[in-house]
Order: sequence, then structure tokens, then C-alpha cells
Amino acid sequence: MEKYLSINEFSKFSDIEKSTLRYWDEIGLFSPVKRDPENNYRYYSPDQLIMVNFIKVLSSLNVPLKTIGDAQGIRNPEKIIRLIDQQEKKLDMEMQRLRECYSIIHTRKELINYGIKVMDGYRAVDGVRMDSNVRDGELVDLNKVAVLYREDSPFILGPRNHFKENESFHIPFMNFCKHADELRINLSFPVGGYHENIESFLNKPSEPDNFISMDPTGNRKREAGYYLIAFNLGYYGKFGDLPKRLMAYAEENNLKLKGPVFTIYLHDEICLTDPSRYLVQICVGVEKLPKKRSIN
Amino acid sequence: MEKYLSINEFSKFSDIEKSTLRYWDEIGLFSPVKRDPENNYRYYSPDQLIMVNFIKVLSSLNVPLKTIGDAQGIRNPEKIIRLIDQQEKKLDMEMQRLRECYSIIHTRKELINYGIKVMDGYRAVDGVRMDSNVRDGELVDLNKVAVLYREDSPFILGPRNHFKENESFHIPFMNFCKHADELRINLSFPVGGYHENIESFLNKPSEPDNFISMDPTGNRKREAGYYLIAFNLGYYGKFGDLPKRLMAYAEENNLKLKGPVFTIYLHDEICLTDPSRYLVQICVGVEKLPKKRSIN
DNA sequence: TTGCTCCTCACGTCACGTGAGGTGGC
DNA sequence: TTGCTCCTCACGTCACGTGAGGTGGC
Repeated sequence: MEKYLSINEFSKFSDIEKSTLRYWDEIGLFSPVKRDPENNYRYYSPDQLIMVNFIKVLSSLNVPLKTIGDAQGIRNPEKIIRLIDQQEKKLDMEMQRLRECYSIIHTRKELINYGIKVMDGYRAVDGVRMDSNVRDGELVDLNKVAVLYREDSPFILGPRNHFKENESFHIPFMNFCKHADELRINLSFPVGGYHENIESFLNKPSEPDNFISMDPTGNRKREAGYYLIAFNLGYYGKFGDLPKRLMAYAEENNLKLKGPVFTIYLHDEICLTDPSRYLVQICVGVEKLPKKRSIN
Repeated sequence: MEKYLSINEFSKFSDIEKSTLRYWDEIGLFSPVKRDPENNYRYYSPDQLIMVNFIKVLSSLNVPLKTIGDAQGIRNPEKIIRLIDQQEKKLDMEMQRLRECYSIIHTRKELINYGIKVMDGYRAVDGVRMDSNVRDGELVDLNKVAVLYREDSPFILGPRNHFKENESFHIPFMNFCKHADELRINLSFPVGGYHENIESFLNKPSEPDNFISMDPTGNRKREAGYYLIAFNLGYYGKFGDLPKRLMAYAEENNLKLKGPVFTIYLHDEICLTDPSRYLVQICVGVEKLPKKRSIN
């Protein structure tokens, strides 16, 4: 009359490993309704599929088996509701966490991909690869300086930096890391440098007035508009002739620069072993559009 | 000149346990740039906060430390992009999985909560608690039969059941579980019974023509409308005098019943230890609304 | 005898966490 | 001497996974 399932059948129907079922039995979390008195075989009833599937969901949510077991001993509806309510809240938090992780690695990816295009000397605008016959756009290339349109870009501004004579940027950077938590800065987002204006940058390129976090949910924005863009290879704070090239281009094209200067590392230690190949992008607003020039 | 961080400082700035940092050092995943030759103290550079934060994100996504280490040895942008692309895909799948888990426990919760209200004899309509002076609604109570409006409710229909003489419902139920995967049925959702019509139910209440899964993304629907609702306590398939009570009420109120009969267990082994207290709800459509009756 | 399913028991694995016992400078 | 930070080494933990060696019925 009664139908029982062997551990193999029960494992298949529930999609739970036999070794897991044996372990759950061993720790007293979930046991078969019957054991063969002769050979000690485990026999499960089909009813048990309901319960084991519920346990499977909870354990897949990383609820400790002890917690599941506690809720299971003497069961009542109120107890189960409390357990589910807790798990719903945890699930909400976990999904929030995963969304942030996604945002972190995605932001990182976009920077790296843009860096790859720069290194390849592709014609690109805002990370969109353009074919060489595209007219509307300008060369984005390691050795070129150019004016490009940029969408707005959120960030979080860190505390004001204070550099002492002959001190490396590490001290202010550590200070930034130290206070990151209070400022709701997640240090896993890419970090950039921020000079208040072009004069500050030209004066001490390797001493940004602040550090910024490239958090897409940031409370500040680099506004959409036209920016003077240039790149350089080298370790943090090593800009070589970049300031000279930047200003030469601005003068030649009669550009007035305005607003803060952003220094963003597209390639850093996360994707490169050799520090001398780190790739930085400088980005500063232009007051008016330059006259249309023909590219040749 | 150079500034180094002790393991304690580095742990605080990065929000990673010291024991974890030592472990990552031990397995060669992430080591301090320097060791004190005297006492073997670990010294980290502030730069390393960038890398360790990236590793932290990946490890929090359950990427095996071996995989992280492999991508870390000789780094290049393309390799990191591949790693990130993989993780983005995994993250999408994981979030999909969590949404389904949420849906599973939430569906379960709603049934259990409704069951609690029925057991408490609350005046309720569709799981919303009503105060006793509410007019528009009817008694939902373990011992009452009532006509209630129900929103539509999706489900997945399992294969047709075949009962043999004297065979328990376990065999068809096992068949349902066996083929669940092919039918894209996740057995963690509550399972219900389905009789094609009221005659089939009255004939063999404990032998549903099909089993159904209460999956909110199901391809079928119990349409919105008025349903005759009743409850009973007892193990699966034990309906007691419920069919009699149901038909007596229908006759008394001159109701025509139409469409399939749904038997849903609001309380089952998941929230009760004692099978005799399992709570089932019967739900069958009514052809026309009964005449307005005064409740007394 | 062979093949199959089941069993128990012991040990391995992954990513740490936890102490015990010791050092080294103020 | 006391307190503090750091070290290594060994063992524990969680939820299994993986054999080794054995049984029992066709």
C-alpha cells in the first residue's frame, strides 16, 4: 500500500545529492521516515519531498542548517512565518549587495575597456568604438589631445587633501581610505584624483586637492559637456610631459579651460603588473567649443 | 619617505579580517609588499588597498580564491575583462535565482498567513484582515462556507493523474515530482490539487485529476471572480464532511458551480508537526452571484 | 561470479576563525 | 613588570564530497 523511495530515487526527484541527504540525516536535520531493519537502507516517503524542497531553498540561501533544524523541531505557523520574514529581509539586503557588486565590476570594466581602445589607437567617443571613416568624433589616442563630448558622470568627493613637503601622495590617500566608511564611500569603486582647477593641476599635478570615488550613485556630477582629454602612461602621479602637451593644445586652439580637473586611471594595478604602464586619463572642461577643424 | 601599513591598519582600512589577510598571504593570493627582516611583521603599502578591495569584491561573490589568483599572476587588461564578463553573467543568474527564492518563500508565507487568519476565525477577504464592523465581506472561518471574490491566481498544471484501485495518492504525486523538471516546475512552490469539475471532486475528493504548482509565473490562471470557499482540517486527501457542507450551502443558496475545483493546503508539514491539523482550502467558481443575504 | 545499490567510516576540501605559546619594543 | 602588537603553528568549523571496504539480492 505505502510507497517508499530509495535514497537514489529521492535524490533524483528532489535534485539533492545523496551525500547531502546522508549528511542531513547524520546531523538530524532531515531523516527518512523508515530504515530497513535488515540492511539499514534509508526509505523516504513521497510526502517528504515537500519538506526537503523547502529545506533546499533555505539552505541555498545560506541559512545555517542549525537554524533550519531549530525551526523544524516543533513546528507552528507563527514560527515559520518569523523564519520567512527574516529571510525576506536578508534576501532584500543580499540583492542590494549584489547590485552594488555588479555596479562595481561594471564600472571597472568600462574604464578598462576604454583604456584598451585608447591603447589600440581606436577612433572612439565615449567608449563607443567608431570605424575609421566616421566623421563626427575625434581621435582618442594615447599621444593625442582632443576635445570630446562627455555625458555626465557621478562621483563622491573625498575630504580635502593636505600634502606636506616631500611627502608622497600615500598619506592623503590613506586618509581618504580611513574616512571612506563615514563618507559612505565603498573603496572597491575606482578612485580618481580631483584638482579644483587647471592652475592647481599645473602647479602640482601629482597632488590632487581631493580624491574621488567613481560611484555611479554618487551625490556629485561631472556635468555633461565638452572636455579636453589626454592620456599618459606611468605610475600614479607621474604625468611626464602631459601638462605641457595639454596647455600647448589649449593655446593652439584658443581654448579656455574651466572647472575641476579629473585624473582617472583607466588601467592600474588591477589589470597590469608593470606600474610604468598604468594608463591615466586627464579630463578638464572647456569654456567654449573650439572652431570646427578638419582632421587630416 | 615611503609609508607602510601594519596588518592592523591595513585590516581596518580595507575592512578585511587580519586572519583573512594572513590566510591570503599563506596561500599566495595576496601578500604584503614588505616583511620586517627582524620580526617578520607584515607591511602593506597604501597602493595595495586598491587591489585588495577588488579581491574582496570577487571573493564576496564566491569566486574561488584559486580563480582570483590565476587572474592575478601576470595581469593584462583582456584577462581581467574576461574575468569580469564571466562574473557579470554569474551575477545575473544569481540575482534571477534569488528572485525565484523570494517568490517561493513569499508565496508560502501568504498561504500560511491566510491559514492563520482562518484558524483565528478572523473576518477576512483575500487575506486582508477586516475588523468585525466591516460590512462588505463575508466570514472566512474554518467552519463556514462562503462565496468570496478572488483575484486571478497563476499556476502550472501537472500531467494528468492515473489512480489505480486502492492506490494511495502517492503514486501520482511521485509521478508529478518525477516529471517536474521537464515541465519547468520548481517543486519548492506550494503544490495543490486540481479537479476538472465539481462532479469529479464529489466523486473522488482525494484523487485530483492533476496536481498544480502555485508558481506566480505559471502559464495558467484561476481567473478573477467569485468562488465558493471552504476549509477543512486533516491529512492530505482527508476532507471529512467538507463535500457535504459545500453542496448543502450551494443548494441552500441556489448556486451553480462551474469550472475546476482547487484544493490548496494552507498549512502542511512545513508549518505543522501534527498531520491531523493540516489545513486545506477548497475553491470552486460560482456561475452567478448569489442574492444578497443579510448576515446574522 | 558479476553487477548493482546501498551501507558506514574515515579522511579531504574550502576559506577561514580561534586559541596557545612566544617575541620585541615602550 | 605590564601591556600591546605582531608572529607561527595547530586545531576547529561548516557543509559537504570522495573514496575504501563491505553487504545483500538477482
